[in-house]
Amino acid sequence: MINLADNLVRQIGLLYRAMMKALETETAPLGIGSGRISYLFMLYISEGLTQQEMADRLQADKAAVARTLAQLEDKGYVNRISDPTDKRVTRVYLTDKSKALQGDLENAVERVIDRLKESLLDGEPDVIKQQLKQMLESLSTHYGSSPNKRQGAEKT
Amino acid sequence: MINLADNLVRQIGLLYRAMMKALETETAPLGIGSGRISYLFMLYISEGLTQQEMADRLQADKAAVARTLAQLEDKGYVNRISDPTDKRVTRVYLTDKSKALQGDLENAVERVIDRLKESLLDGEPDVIKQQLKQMLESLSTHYGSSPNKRQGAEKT
DNA sequence: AGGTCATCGTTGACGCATCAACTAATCTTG
DNA sequence: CAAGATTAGTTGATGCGTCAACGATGACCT
Repeated sequence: MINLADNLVRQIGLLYRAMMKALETETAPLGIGSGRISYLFMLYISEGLTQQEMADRLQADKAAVARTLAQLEDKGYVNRISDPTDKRVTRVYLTDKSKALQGDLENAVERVIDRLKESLLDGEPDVIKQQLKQMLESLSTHYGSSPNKRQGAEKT
Repeated sequence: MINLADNLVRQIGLLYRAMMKALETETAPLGIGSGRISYLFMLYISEGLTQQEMADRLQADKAAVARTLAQLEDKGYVNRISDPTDKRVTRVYLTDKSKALQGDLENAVERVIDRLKESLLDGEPDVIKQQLKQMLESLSTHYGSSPNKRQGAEKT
């Protein structure tokens, strides 16, 4: 019998929501919603990704990616340019505005990460990160990761 | 400088979404949305809670609680009865339908928890739960937990 | 070349969560 | 008791995420 009030599922849910709120608080002055941060982070790593690539890497629905990027474009944080060699794909680029924000954004996220880590012992954060990754792996294996994603690719 | 692609914040976000999806999959046959499970669990522990008490314990917004319970009532999973001694409060009770579901629901959640744990070593799950709780604590301390919640209560 | 199939992005419908503003009931206090 | 503060619950607007259906484009293949 599981513990109804205090189990892993509940802990993860609570932590997620608290974390999103913390991110929201930290990034509010920057005018970037907490959900959009990861999109910019992705682009800071490799500009010019297609929306599909971004969806894959974020493990997000391509619909969410399309909508989020449309908003970011509206607000001047990214440019979306149709790839000339394949008109189906749209490539996404940073703007001066979003480039200028990188440092502040990283600091904001780092503050949240510091809060997450502060109650832990030295070394634990890395272990936790690893364990979270393993748990994610187990879930992905059993439930499939994403409909968009051709991860496994099966044979044939 | 933080790791843009692979940091705690991202790991937690990914795990949360994968977990919700897993819950959704496991509970789909039961006709209960993954977000509503925790409401029923709360009631399995103590029936007759007020909505405010549920919001406190779930650390959820009371608006979300109100809406979710309204849906659950619509579908016959709970009864909401106005407290005769204080007409402001609504007390929430299980129905035969939801009582009959308890076992199945617990099994469904337990399957997800088992998946989460399966890649971990013996003993690690408890440690992780504890660490998640600590991280949640740190965030709550720094960012406040909930507007509805009078947790700290300050002095005075 | 032409038909079929796959891929990319968009849109609509929806689930779940938050905040802010509101109503109704109760409590406090002069 | 009456005025004002507090508490419980509801509602509306919004953010973020999912899935399903669709149009446009490109790849494949005979």
